[in-house]
Amino acid sequence: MKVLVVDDEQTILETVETKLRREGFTVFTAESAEEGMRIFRQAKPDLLVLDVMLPSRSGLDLCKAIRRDSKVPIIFLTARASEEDRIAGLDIGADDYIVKPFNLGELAARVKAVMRRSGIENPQEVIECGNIRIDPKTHEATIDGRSMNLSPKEFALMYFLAKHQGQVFSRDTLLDRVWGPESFVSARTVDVHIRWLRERIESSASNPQRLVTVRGVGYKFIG
Amino acid sequence: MKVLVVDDEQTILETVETKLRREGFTVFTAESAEEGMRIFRQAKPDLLVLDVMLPSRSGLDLCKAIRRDSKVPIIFLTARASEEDRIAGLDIGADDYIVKPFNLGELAARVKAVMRRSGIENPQEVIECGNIRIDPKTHEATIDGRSMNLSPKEFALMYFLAKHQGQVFSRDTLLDRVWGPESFVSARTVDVHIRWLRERIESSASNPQRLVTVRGVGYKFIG
DNA sequence: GCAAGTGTTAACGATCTCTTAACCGAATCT
DNA sequence: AGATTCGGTTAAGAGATCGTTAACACTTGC
Repeated sequence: MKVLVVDDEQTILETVETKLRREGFTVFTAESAEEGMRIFRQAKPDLLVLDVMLPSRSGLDLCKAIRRDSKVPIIFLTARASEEDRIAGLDIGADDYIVKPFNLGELAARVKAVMRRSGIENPQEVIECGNIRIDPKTHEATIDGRSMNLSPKEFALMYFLAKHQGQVFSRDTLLDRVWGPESFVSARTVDVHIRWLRERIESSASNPQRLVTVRGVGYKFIG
Repeated sequence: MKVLVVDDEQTILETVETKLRREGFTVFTAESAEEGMRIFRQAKPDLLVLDVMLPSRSGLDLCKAIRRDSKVPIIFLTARASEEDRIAGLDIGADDYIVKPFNLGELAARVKAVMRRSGIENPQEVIECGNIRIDPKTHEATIDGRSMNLSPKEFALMYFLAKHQGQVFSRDTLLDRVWGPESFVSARTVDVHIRWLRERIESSASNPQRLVTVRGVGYKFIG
């Protein structure tokens, strides 16, 4: 889930970024409206956090510009608690409003709340391939109807591979997409998790049929 | 799903009515507290949208009067963002709060959110799963026919989990949807309430069968 | 005002999970 | 064949998460 934060104060930018990353979001930052617009187009974030007061072009302008193309949810930050700001923001189509200085936990909570309201939650599809079934809603992975009892990482990895069955992923790619772009983890860690997954879904450990190694490249799951 | 909107400004009344109708609600409108009370009794709406400032009798008074008879969810509209209003409203038993002028989409979203939180999607539905029965009308939860003697929060949490049985919810989501979006409570608070619920419905405390922990994610109830 | 009940938080320990490093064998390259 | 790279496996320690309890503030009803 990608969030773009636009604010001209570096310290705010950094603390917000850290907090949101810690909450599991992929965070992009920009220090001006122009930069924000550019990154918005490139990164296609799922939610925006905009400072109302920006040096050249105001956050409200940026909001207007973005609203022409997109219905992405927007949360405003403002130093003043003035009514005009609030009014202008909500009129333009902001989804929420936070007055600086704000509590970081509150910001994170609002980001999540807005996402939930806007119905952007992860599409939570059930994945079935052969005798394996993975339901992210109940967070249950079963093989032949029996629970696989996966740990969080195992579940995430299994879900990702099953969702893109057949496709090969390098260890680095898996780290990026399953562990998250923030994680600084040795690539060999993936091997260990693959091993644990094989223990659950492969009948013959020495000859994997479904979690297949592609030597020199990575791993893939065959449904 | 019926919504009653009470506001003395006709323009607001009309735009809100149009929007909510478009969203699939059956809308009733009133321009004064007295009229609102009358229509409330007749139409029995599932949710109220009340302006705080009304000519003769204030929206807060109307809210109080209605609260004596009913637990219908109420969303307040106010021109001022003052804290006192907010506090007064939430004290009386409002479910949410919107500052005028507001974004119509936001209003619709909040109406839906409040309905979801209040569990009104299927108004006052009795939930039964296995030997557990939860009746929100009488506010009674029984297991094997014996009352579980739940506190208010315990009841709300139990009801929510039972209503969405099988589905996993993070602590944050539970806080948002059971405690409400305005509450800033430590996530670990959920643990304690889960523990208390387990005391009532689990035979073996060390090995929960129904209120299951999904490590790294949250909790779910298995019916 | 007092007592009982309720909700929240902090702390600690127990448990589970993740990561790393090391070693070994298998595959690949020269 | 020998060297080298790559992947499999294991175990141990670090780290995160969860369960549980107790203390406290707060509310409610008597």
